[in-house]
Amino acid sequence: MESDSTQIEQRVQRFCAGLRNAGVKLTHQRLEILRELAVSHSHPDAETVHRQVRKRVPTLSLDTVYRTLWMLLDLGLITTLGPFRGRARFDTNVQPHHHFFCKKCGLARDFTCAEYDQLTVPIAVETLGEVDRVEVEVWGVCADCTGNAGPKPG
Amino acid sequence: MESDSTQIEQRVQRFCAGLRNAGVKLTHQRLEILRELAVSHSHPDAETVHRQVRKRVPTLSLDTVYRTLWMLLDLGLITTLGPFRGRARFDTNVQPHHHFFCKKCGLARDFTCAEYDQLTVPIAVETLGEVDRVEVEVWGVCADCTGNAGPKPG
DNA sequence: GTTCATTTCGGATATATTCCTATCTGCGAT
DNA sequence: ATCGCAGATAGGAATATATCCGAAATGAAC
Repeated sequence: MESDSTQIEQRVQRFCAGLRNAGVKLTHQRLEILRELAVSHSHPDAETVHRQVRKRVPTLSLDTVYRTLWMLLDLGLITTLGPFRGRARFDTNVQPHHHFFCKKCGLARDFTCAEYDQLTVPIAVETLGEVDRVEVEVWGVCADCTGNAGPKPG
Repeated sequence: MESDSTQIEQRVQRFCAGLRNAGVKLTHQRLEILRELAVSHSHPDAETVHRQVRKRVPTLSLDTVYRTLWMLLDLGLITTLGPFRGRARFDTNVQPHHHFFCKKCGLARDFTCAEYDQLTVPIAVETLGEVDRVEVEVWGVCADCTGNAGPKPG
């Protein structure tokens, strides 16, 4: 739909502004990496981003993908899923949202939920450090992995 | 405290029963790996488990640690944090609980919260697949990383 | 005691990430 | 428009991480 591509362009614009603001150069490679992330709904890892963007920019090196992704993360223009740097998966959506994960295939999907957005943090947790954000992870098995035989009876 | 070591022994007992039940042998190495996980509150990765257990079992091979951890995961005796197999971090706590992560150093801490345990899943998410469990991630910066100058005034 | 799953060990392999350096380029100054 | 340079890239090598393999030794369970 149109609103979708509009939203993507908005994200790209925000990216460009963020890069300029940080004083880093807006290169063709960076823009294409950004764009790939913005259109993807599957939280790709670095390898996947590289593979996809190469279709449009055949000379793109994997190194550039890694450098760009970590830089964007440092600038706060993207986030990662999970606490690990190794095999991280990236997310252009910096607004509050939550995730569904398939424990079999690793599929990740975003969703929003007003109730979840309003969760507060227990006192005990506040003593651990400064809290930034609260996110809900829903774990299960995706439709494809359950044997995708349509809506199951029982 | 006493309740702590009691709880650990309970977990170890549960492990032993689980192994027996699955028909696999209860070896010294497996027991020590289990025990290390049970006492740890930091969700170690395989490498860390190996390093720690080696202090007590110097001949322990890394290979055995990996085999054991994935086996325990398959048996449902432990869980992992995040959807990734590579560099996974492990958790002996299979009861409902939630996590605090430090986005700087990767520190992970468990906590429990009755309110979070009762969260239900939006309809839209149920269409994605079969839901297993809901977990809350609290992200922030831990006390050590904020500059650990004791409890901050403001 | 016997049996057989398991462990060790070294090395092979696969994957993931970062480093190195010659070359290239965005962009501010001219 | 074009120049110059700091910063960026490509490509491949180097490193780190994770996993697998096979042969021989070990030890848990009966």
